[in-house]
Amino acid sequence: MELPKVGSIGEYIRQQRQQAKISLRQLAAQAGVSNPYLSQVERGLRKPSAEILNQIAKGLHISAKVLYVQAGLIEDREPDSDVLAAIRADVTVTERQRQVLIDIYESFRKENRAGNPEAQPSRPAEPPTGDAVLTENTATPDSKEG
Amino acid sequence: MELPKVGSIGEYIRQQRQQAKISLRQLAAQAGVSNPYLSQVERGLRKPSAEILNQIAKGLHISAKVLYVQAGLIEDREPDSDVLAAIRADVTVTERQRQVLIDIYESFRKENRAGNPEAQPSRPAEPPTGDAVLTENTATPDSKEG
DNA sequence: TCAAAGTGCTTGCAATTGCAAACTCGGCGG
DNA sequence: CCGCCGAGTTTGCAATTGCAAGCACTTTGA
Repeated sequence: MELPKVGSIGEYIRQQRQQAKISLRQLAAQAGVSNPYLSQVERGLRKPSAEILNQIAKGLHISAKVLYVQAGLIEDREPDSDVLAAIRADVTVTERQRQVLIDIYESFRKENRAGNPEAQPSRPAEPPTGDAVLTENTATPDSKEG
Repeated sequence: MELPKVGSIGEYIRQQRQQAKISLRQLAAQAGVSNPYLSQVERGLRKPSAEILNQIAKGLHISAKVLYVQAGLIEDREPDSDVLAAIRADVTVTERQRQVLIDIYESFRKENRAGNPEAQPSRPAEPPTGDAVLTENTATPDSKEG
């Protein structure tokens, strides 16, 4: 999925609507907002609140967060700092388990920094795959949310 | 961190401010919003936009997302998906290391799910410990969110 | 004690948001 | 041709948001 520059929330909404092949009035009805207002939002004449974005997202059947990112309300998370933050925020594991995970993660990273970065214990095909997966995640805003 | 019920964004902001031991005017200055307005927000007389929440979060040195969650703008993501997604996306560890982390993480969670709800929050050594800490998690409102 | 400083709140106002009524345009069928 | 319908836009308005000036009360320091 292509992500246009943050700030063009109206363009993005129109783009998504057109991809979904529905009219402005249909989306407005599905989103529960007035169609004139939606028209204005799409053309950048009005700046919708987060709640309206939420409604529009529902009408488009997409995640509201995508629209928040587009509107600049939240940031697209950096994948690499996510592991530590995610572990720390995870409440389905215990504090000690979190620490264990963090320790292991950190030692892995230290290992990789000290050792050959090229030394991949796994199959030679792995690194490219890893990269590809990263690209995938980059393209999926949802997976970035923390 | 205690999370009061979603909807009481004003209470939450006041709570965070008081925990930080700063006056309403100080926070307002740090956040770049007017202090009367902040006062009204705290008392629930006004409903701040996402941008104002962003500014307030900066003033409080907390994540804006926390405030969005409190304000009901976004949902609290399942922590488990964050950790898994983060690990998968992490390029600073090898594929094998990623799998190890995921396996450990999953076994921890399985442990915690299957564990006794009985309170035994003590020794940090073995799976029984995990059970004990599950009780801890149960007592944490965070685990109920999302 | 008193004055100054700090704290949080009240009030009025300009700008913005979201809506409803109405409008214009294009396509289609009688 | 005309009328109808669906599409998107224009316009005016009420409600809301965020601010600045000012107020009332409390705390602090001489």
